[in-house]
Amino acid sequence: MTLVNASPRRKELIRIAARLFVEEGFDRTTVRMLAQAMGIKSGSLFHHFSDKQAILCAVIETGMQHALTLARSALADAGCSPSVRLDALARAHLETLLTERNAHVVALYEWRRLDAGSRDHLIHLRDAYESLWQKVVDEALEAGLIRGDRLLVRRFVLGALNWTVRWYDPAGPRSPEALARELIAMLSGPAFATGHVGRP
Amino acid sequence: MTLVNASPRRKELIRIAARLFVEEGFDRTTVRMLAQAMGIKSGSLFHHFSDKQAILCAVIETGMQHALTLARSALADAGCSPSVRLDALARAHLETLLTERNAHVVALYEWRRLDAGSRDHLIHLRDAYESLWQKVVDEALEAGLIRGDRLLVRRFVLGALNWTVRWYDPAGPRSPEALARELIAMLSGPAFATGHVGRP
DNA sequence: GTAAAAACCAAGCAAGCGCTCGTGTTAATT
DNA sequence: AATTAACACGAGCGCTTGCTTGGTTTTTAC
Repeated sequence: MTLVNASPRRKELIRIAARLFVEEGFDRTTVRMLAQAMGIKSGSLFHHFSDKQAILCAVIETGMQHALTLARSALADAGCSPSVRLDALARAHLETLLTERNAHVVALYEWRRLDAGSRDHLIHLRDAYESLWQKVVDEALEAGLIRGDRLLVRRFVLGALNWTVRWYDPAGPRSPEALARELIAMLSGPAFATGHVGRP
Repeated sequence: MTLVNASPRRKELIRIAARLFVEEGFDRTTVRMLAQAMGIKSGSLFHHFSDKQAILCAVIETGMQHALTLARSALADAGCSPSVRLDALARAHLETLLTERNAHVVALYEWRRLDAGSRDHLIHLRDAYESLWQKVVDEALEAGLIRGDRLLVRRFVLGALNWTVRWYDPAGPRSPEALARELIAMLSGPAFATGHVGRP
């Protein structure tokens, strides 16, 4: 049900759909608009997706898989220092938020439009991602790097990071890496704070 | 254009609309659904609002006015200690997020569905609110209470707070006041952290 | 008590919606 | 060369949408 038909063509269609869903919102994006942007007629759309909801589900799944893959690989490369791991995870989060921006924005804003079935399926991916974060946050707490309630820290940090899609300008003066570093510096003791703020 | 016709009847209609917009989303909420929930027929709706968009605008404005009023009164009562002011503002933010939850959720998720005119109008309210925050954040930075880039601090903190609408359960063990205190404790030095976490 | 104003209703229009279906048209497999 | 599967098309069905209209009831103001 998940990765059936991951052809390049289908991936491209999902990318296009993600863009339109962001620009117009899911409900205002008609199957005719989707089809036109894909260079086909509306009827042909339903050879690739069973219905409109399935496109939404595919878009969101793309973003979540990307986030998971990136986070896992970042952690694998990060060694075992809690502060490095936390920094790496925040960087990975901002990176996927940026490179798969459309998919993540759709996940954020159109989650409620998913039917129950799709939601159940995607919720497992979200849980896996959040427990990845929880583990790293727990390590940082145990190391005395930050302080606070473990659940609360995770939620506040992920909230602050996710909110960046509403204001972050990739063309601005700040790289995603610097952004991640500054957020963690805010939470940590002065030991973590470096003067390094601008782009290299 | 703003506060014309702030009759109790109209206020009630706006409350009902806010609830439906949260439950179903703006686009999926039909004028017939709105009318039924209000106890009238769909045609009569357009004696109160010029069109569907105007209802959305009214809902969002309600929430923003509430937030502004609450924040201003909280600051007026807070004296001039930066830490008290920051705490008061965070508490006020969570309080309006809770008591006008529907309106704020709509503002969060359906902002993009506003037409250009409404958006221009509401953007001024948002700017006023954010500059209120910016001032208090600046005071806290100057007092050495927290550290980081002034714009970034404001955005991260407001992001973390706004994100609470996605997970906070008012029936849970944590009061909004405790939540605000814990967030600020995360950002501040140990001087600010108190052991006080649970409900009184 | 009456006139003006505000609120409401029943009916329906034009447009747009998601989706289906029967029929080509390729492109790969045998 | 024949078969099959994948992809695309055009037409359109059945339904819902936001909103209008002309006329009636209720409330308000003097």
